[in-house]
Amino acid sequence: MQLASTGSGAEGRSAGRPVSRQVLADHVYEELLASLMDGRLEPGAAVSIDGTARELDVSPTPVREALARLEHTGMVRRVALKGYRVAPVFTQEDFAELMEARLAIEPVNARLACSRLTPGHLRELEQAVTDLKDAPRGPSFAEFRSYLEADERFHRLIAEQTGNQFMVAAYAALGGQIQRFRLFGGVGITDAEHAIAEHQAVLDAFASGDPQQAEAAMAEHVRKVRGRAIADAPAD
Amino acid sequence: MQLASTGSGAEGRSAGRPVSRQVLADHVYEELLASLMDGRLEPGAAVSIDGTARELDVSPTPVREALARLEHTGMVRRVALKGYRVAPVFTQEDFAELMEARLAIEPVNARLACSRLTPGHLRELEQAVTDLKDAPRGPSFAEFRSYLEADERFHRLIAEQTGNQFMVAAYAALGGQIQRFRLFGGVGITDAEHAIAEHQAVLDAFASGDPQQAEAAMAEHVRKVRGRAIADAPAD
DNA sequence: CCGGGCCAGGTCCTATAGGATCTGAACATG
DNA sequence: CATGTTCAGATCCTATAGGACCTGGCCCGG
Repeated sequence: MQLASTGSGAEGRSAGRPVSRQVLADHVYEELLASLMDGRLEPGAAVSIDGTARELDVSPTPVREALARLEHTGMVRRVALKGYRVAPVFTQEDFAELMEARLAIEPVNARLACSRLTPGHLRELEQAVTDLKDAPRGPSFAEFRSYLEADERFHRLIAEQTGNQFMVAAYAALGGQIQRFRLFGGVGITDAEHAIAEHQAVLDAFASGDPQQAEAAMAEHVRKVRGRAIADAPAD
Repeated sequence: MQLASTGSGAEGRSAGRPVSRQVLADHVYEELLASLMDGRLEPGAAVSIDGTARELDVSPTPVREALARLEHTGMVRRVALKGYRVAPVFTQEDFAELMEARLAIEPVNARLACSRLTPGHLRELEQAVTDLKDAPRGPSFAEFRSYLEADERFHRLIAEQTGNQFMVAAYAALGGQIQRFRLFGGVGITDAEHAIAEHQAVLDAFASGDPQQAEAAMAEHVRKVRGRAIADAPAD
């Protein structure tokens, strides 16, 4: 059938051969991840191996491999001989634990990233904050999707800019969960004005080049997000 | 061939049916993990899917799934269309990054775990420190294997005792790397006396029930491990 | 009316087949 | 001698087949 579908190597440096060919399992992984991030797959829904394979027009083998990788991100859970399910909705307790973890990791990331900041990094962060301000904030998901994307990008960029592979891994272990909470926790869009101001404060600290200040600004941001979410008190 | 029939395990199972059947991919995963932890697979060595399948007398499909899960632990790396390799040896830079990450995560774990400590938890930690003291510390790997196991267990228990699933995940993202470093970094056994004393100090802080002190003791331990390793200056 | 057996469809899991690709060595050529 | 070519084996990757298990609907006897 459509064996070596090729089609992916548009990114090659020069013509000829793409340096790294796309494998089907990678494509399936990205497709599933996008579905999860976009909220197309609801919490608790079953993710059938065979069904996903039919839907993407591939065999179950690459789907199985992609799901095995996804399980480690915490966005899907697997029960032996029963299959995979999208992780269930956050409880308030889950949320408190997640914020505790973010508070341990993200301020450190901010300090490390700030201490080795480059002009290029700073521009990327500025772009993220600009996108955050410009993003539409309507009631439907499609409307604030770009807002959530810019928010996630800001935090991820800081993690990557630490240059520390382990801090990136630690943040990645949380990143998917953060996104999941943003989608289903019921908050995240009502506090846009406050959140934007706090992001701006973090950015200012970066611009000033003071790692301690960056760490403090990030800690304050995470604490305030937690505070606002608790105040909103999602009915659960 | 030997489908779900008998023959394969050779483990005389008691009777009836196990409530949760073992899936082959899980068995392969554990087998590979043990090989990696024990150092039977050297850094940089290729881990062939077909070869592993032949060796364990299973088909390549479960091996592929197990390796996909292992990749996320950082202990093996995958290159599309080229296969899996055991992660290479730590450089001094890798080590510095790992210690930075541990310094961000483990003291927080100690504080959280101490603040909700139970007598049962304390006993488990005491047992780990006791095992650490009693473990043989010979030159060959087989001799200090139990030492490394007790060391890893101590830190992992603290992560689990936080009761915070995300801190456990963050630590797990580092745990395999810590183990890898202990095996191949050239240090970890020469500083046993110091390390044991520091573990004892952490344990004492837990016994006193002071989370701040526990956090400080853990931070000091990690810093000193880093300091001793740098002093040893592995030739690299 | 209601509960238990039976069957069909779906799913998971493993094995196997075969195409596509990489690797390394033998070999030819300037 | 150095360099490029060819080829065989190993390996990766995907598709497919089939056994085992679970689920839900249907039928039948009490």
